[in-house]
Amino acid sequence: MLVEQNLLEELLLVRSLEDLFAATLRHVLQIGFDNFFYGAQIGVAGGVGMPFVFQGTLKKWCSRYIEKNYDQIDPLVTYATRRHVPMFWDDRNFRASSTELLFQDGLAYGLGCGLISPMHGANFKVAFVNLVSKNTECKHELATHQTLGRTQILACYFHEAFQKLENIAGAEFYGATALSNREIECLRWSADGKTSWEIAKILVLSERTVIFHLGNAAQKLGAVNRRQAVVRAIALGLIVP
Amino acid sequence: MLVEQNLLEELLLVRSLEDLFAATLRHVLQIGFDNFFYGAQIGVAGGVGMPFVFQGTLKKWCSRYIEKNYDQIDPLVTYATRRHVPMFWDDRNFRASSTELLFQDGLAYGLGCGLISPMHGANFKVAFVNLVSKNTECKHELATHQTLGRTQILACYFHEAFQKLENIAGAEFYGATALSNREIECLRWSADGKTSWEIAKILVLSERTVIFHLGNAAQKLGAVNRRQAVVRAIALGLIVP
DNA sequence: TGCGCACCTGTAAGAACTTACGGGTGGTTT
DNA sequence: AAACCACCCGTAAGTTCTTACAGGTGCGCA
Repeated sequence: MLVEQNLLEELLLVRSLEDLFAATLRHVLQIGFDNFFYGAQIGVAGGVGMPFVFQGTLKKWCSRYIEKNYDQIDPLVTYATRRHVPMFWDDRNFRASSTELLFQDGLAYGLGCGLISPMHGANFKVAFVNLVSKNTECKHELATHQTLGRTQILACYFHEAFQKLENIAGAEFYGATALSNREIECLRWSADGKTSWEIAKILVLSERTVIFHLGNAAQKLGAVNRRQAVVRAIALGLIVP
Repeated sequence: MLVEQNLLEELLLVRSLEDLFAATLRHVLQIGFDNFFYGAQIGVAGGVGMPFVFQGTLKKWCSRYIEKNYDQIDPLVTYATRRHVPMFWDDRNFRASSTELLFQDGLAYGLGCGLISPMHGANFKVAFVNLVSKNTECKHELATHQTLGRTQILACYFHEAFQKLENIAGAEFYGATALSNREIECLRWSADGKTSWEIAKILVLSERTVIFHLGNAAQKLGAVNRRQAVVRAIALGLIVP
């Protein structure tokens, strides 16, 4: 990195989640919010299997959020999946009858309004950093151009730092780290529509060996067949579509 | 959107690419750079087929960049694919012998140094907004915390606005818009590893009909088989892994 | 009314994939 | 030295997919 002094670089250097949250919280407080949360859903075939990640500086709310599966109805999650730009939110975003309770519940924990920054990435169905305030109305000074910029950049650094620490590359969930080079190589060509015979020619192997590798890969990924194995490898970021 | 006054919202309201580039350039100049470029590669199986998008405020450089296929060797493209945080760059990022010429070539067009903001999204292999300066050394006042934030937020809005205008959802490239509901529905289940017979049971159809729909989908997507069709549908964002 | 299209269904042969068994070398770790 | 693993290869039967042929209904639009 060629930037001389960037306060946020420190986020990429922390060695533990605790330090990361503590360091980020300092910035959040400076910006003018009270707490923040990070949510992430790794894309997996069928939409099930990979748990929704939800962590923040209010552990109790995180527990409750996960316990209640709020991610499935949270309008902020929906927003983050579709958009790339940050948004200030308050009770008006929870007008739908199905989400009113969610807001009331959050309010009891100190979530009155906030600023959400969506993040994206190849293997993320959705990710976001959500700065929250106890007040139910955003103070005017928060809703400035500069706040948006500072928050967005903070979100980027946090997202990257969190991934580094939690190796969220999706790895390990399906024993994915155990995939060998050959297996990934075969998956790549298979994703491109190549048959076992074709891959064998390309990699100068016997067709049997290709079938062997792809079979092992599917097993490691918990896939029922080659197609699902390829989809999961993509969802986990092991191969690039 | 609940933000009261956000100067960048205007970017989402422009009706043409010309207006978008003009409006964005005003911000870029304010920040302290001279020009900017937007690059995007939509993920497609095999990495071929979908052209690399490269547009900016220096048309001549864009033409040259595309003509020379610079995206395939550009270290900034590589950086953007892997990272989520912005980076200041200059000649030091082009030290490798294979990229020295690229830098020298760019310098002749006024690309001395810059600030690149990577962007990501489900169906994007990579995207970035690159602010450039004619100077070969970044002026000290540019490399500030505030510049980073302002640039990053600008990049977010530009990315979203560009997608809106160019409906980069990947649609249409493979005649994807022509995919019928049933075809997409079948693709979704197929991506989940389901066989034709299983999908038939799920959707209450005959197995033959499922095969028919998936065959049509593959043909429309230009895929050689079902596996590739599923991968392309994912890459184009037609289905979510 | 005719045309196009989404949607639905059938048969049959051959190609590709899956599963289940077997075998081997070479390198690293304990 | 033994254990483990990445990597390599084989046969055989059964399942699934692909291709190529065929046909039908119903809806919207010119």
